[in-house]
Amino acid sequence: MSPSASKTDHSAVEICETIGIHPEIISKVSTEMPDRNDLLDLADLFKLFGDSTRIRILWALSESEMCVCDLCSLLEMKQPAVSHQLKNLKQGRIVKTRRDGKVIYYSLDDAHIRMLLNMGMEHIREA
Amino acid sequence: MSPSASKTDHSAVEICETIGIHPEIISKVSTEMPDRNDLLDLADLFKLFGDSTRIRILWALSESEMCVCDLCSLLEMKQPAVSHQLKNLKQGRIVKTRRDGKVIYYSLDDAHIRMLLNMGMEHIREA
DNA sequence: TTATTATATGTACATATAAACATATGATAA
DNA sequence: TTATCATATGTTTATATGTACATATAATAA
Repeated sequence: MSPSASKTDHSAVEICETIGIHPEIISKVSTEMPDRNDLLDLADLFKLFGDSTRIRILWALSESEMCVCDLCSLLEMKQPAVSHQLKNLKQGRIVKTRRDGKVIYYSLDDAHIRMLLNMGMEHIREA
Repeated sequence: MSPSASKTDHSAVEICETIGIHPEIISKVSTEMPDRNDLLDLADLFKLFGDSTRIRILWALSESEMCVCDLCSLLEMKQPAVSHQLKNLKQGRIVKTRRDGKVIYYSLDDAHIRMLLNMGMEHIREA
């Protein structure tokens, strides 16, 4: 693949403030960008991963489904704090629930979530 | 740290506020949780993905390396705003840079980043 | 040197948000 | 019914953070 980086088309190279240095790259990338709404949703998804409490919850749930009580005990956090985060995670379709009497069990929504966790951890742990 | 309850020891099932409903699950998951610092780092990584400006930058860079000017033009944003976010992304080892004279080209740090973007988008786009 | 251009940075402000606290809801058993 | 337990939900407060603005730095050319 030759990305036609320097095609010596200096007539197209304008100043930075208006249209950028490489208009051909800009227009090519522009056509390949997802819809703005998809990118917003994607940012919202990752935002839910971007908090240490929620990450700990998610990692715990990647090991086993758990009820709110168990998560409170594991994370040594107050129940309302855990419930608030679980609500956020559920609204973002990152976790799902199953009810058994008074107890509500939380688990990861699908396989993507576990893969995201693992891939992120891989990145963290490499040099 | 020494819960001898391992089988169906219902005498170990206490009320929620103190030790949780399922102590055997808690202790098992507890031993499999990564170090607290790793989870903090992981949350910080995802936090960087959790903003629509940065997500747009990252997606653009997944298509092609780009200079700051080009990103400003593509995203229709002011240069200081873009530079601030690029600084965050670089500190988080999500992007890397290459200098050519006055121009600094940004690109994704490694393959993990692109995979995270793609997997997140897959999750967004499924029912 | 000075001028120009590309990028970086310091600061201020406005918004977003996580946790603490109190309280409400829903399910079950007596 | 009432009592109890597991979970959810308001509300407040303190902190985090994204952007705008002004300015600084770095590389190149004249």
